[in-house]
This record gives sequence, C-alpha cells and structure tokens, in this order.
Amino acid sequence: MLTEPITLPVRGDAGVEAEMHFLLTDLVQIAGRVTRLAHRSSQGSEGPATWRTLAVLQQFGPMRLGELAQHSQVAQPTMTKIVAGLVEREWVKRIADASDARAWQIGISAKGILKLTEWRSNLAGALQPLFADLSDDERETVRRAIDLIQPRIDQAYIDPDTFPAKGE
Amino acid sequence: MLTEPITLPVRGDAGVEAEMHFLLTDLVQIAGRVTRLAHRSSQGSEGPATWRTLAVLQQFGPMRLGELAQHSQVAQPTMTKIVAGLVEREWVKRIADASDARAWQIGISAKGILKLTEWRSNLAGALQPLFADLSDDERETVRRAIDLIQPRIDQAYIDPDTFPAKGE
DNA sequence: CAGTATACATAGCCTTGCTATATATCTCAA
DNA sequence: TTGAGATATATAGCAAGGCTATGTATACTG
Repeated sequence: MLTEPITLPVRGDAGVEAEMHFLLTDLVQIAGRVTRLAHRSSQGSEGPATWRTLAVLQQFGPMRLGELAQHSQVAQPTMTKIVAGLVEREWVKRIADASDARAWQIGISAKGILKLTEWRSNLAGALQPLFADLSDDERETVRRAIDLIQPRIDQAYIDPDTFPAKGE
Repeated sequence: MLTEPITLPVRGDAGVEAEMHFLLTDLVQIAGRVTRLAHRSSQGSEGPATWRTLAVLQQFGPMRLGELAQHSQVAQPTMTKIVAGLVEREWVKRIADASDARAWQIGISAKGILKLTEWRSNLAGALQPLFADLSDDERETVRRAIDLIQPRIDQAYIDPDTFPAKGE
C-alpha cells in the first residue's frame, strides 16, 4: 500500500471542492444503506445482482451476455452464473444469435417483468411509511436529485473507458 | 407464492401515490447502481459490508457486537465474521465489557478511521468526473435530497420494529 | 442455586463475486 | 481454403458475505 500524503477535506470547509467531496461520500454511504435495506426487507433468496440484471434487460432490451455483464458491472463469468439462475427460473430467455453461433441474446421474459415489478412494488410499499411525511416540495427535490444522478451513473456503466473498473 | 391481484401504478399516472411509488423504486435502483459502482471502482478485497460496519462505528461510537449487527442490518453471526476480519486487520478493537463478561464493546481504531477515510476519498475522486458538471444549484439539490433521505433510512436501521427484516 | 434468558461463537450451507483457463466459433490472410 | 489469432461464452476453483440452527458461557431471577 502506498502511503503518499493525501490532503483530506474536512467537513465545514468552504469551497466547492470540499462540498463535492462530502456530497459524493454521503451519496455512496446512503446508497449502500438503501441497497442493504432493500435487500433485507424483501424476502426471497434473490440477491441484488439478479434484480440489477433484470432491470438492465427491461430498460435496454435483449443483449448479449457479455454486453449484459458490462451494463451490470460484473465480470463475464459472474454474468454466466446469474443468467444460468435466471434461465432456470424462466425469468429470461436465451435467443440464439443467428449471426454468431458462439453468442446468445438474453431477453427478459414476461414472467421476469412481472417478478421485477412485484419486487419493486413490495419495496416501495415497505419504504413508503418512512417517506410518507415528505412534503410536495421535498418529494420534488428528491425526484430532481434522482434525475440528476441517474444519467451520470448510467454513463459510468455504459462507457467502461470513462470509468475504469478495479485498479487505476 | 401468493398471487393476489395487485394494482401497479403506471408511470405517467397522476397522483401523489404513484409519484411516491416511482420515486422509491427509482431510489432503490439508483442506490444499487451507485453501490455496485463504488465497490467496483475501489480496488482491494474489502466488500461493502466492511465499510458499512466501519461507518456505523465511526458515526455512533463503540457498541456491542449485537447492537452493531442491528445497526448494520445483518444477522449476528454475520457480524461475528465481519468483526473477526476487522480485528485481524486491526481496524477495530475489542474492549472487554466490565459489566458483562459475555459481551464486548467494538470500537473503530485510528487505523480503521484512516482506512475508511482513504476509501471514501478514493471513491469521491473516482466519481468526481461524472459530477463535475453539476451547477451550484444542482449540487445544492442533491445535497438537500441526501439530507432528506438520510435520517429516514437511519430510522429504519435504528428501529427494527418500524421496519421488519425478511418476511412480513 | 436451579432454571431460563442472553451474548457471542461455531457449523454448514448458499449466492455473488473474482481470476485463470478451456472450448467453440469466427475472421482474415497466405 | 486452411491455419492463426481473436472473440464469446463456459468451467473450475476460490473467497467474502449472507443466512439458519445450534453450542457455550455468563447473567439474572425465583
């Protein structure tokens, strides 16, 4: 481990740079807690990876296993395993790629869409009491923040170059 | 699996209820993607559980292993494993509980604080380019949203009753 | 002081993640 | 047209992080 001296922003610092620093660290922390809570509050043995994968397929449509791995930010062999589980549950279907016998198109099935939708609804129902007291303005603030964050995170998923995985 | 008919809100519906539904599902989805990205962009073998645990200890101070498990939303044996790893790395210390020979107080060490801080800084640095183009107003919106979400999620971690884990 | 409750540890299992490597297919140039 | 290298997915084998069930030691209480 390199032990180069680093300057760490201190909460309370003025300056856009420090604000951004704590904004991002707080964002990651709260995201981790939300994710953990979501997983914990949903019964069933499916992990976050399963739902992330289904969500990608619903949002972007069928794609190859390798592409799917990139869009889900997992290594290809990991995606092979996840897809194997999804195929077994019949939540996705493999479609032979006519132009390349090595490849498959992976597409979400009607059953998969249903399960994903159910899972989301259960989650929303579980979280709803915690957020029921938000005012219209506050709800609007959260909505705007999500709409700001979403495309920027998506960017990192889609362009592997702008966001190197593991190692610098 | 019960297959009771459920009414699913449809995006585009008017009404606070539907807005809240999609706000929460979008929140969970983006939180999952941020968490995954954060894990992937940080080298090193520590998983999210390690960092979540350290963050809890830094935020709330030393506590018993059982309390720590609740605050981290994991089962007690899981926390035993995580703490074992942290003790081995010397990122936390076990302090004998004078009033109860069965129990320990778990406290974050100076080394632990350093590692947590370093990890957060690396993350912030990795994510920064994606968010560098936010205007002051936009940054302020995200900050306000985080400050709205944080206490509500914390609530669920602290009150196990208001938020039942696994099963309904 | 016996019996129950409580705090943590252990055992054993599953999923998700990785790297390294194998296998099958495709592509292209000699 | 065939052999070399590139590419798409699968397999093997490992570790971490989850869980439930259960064990063990200590605390409390009638």
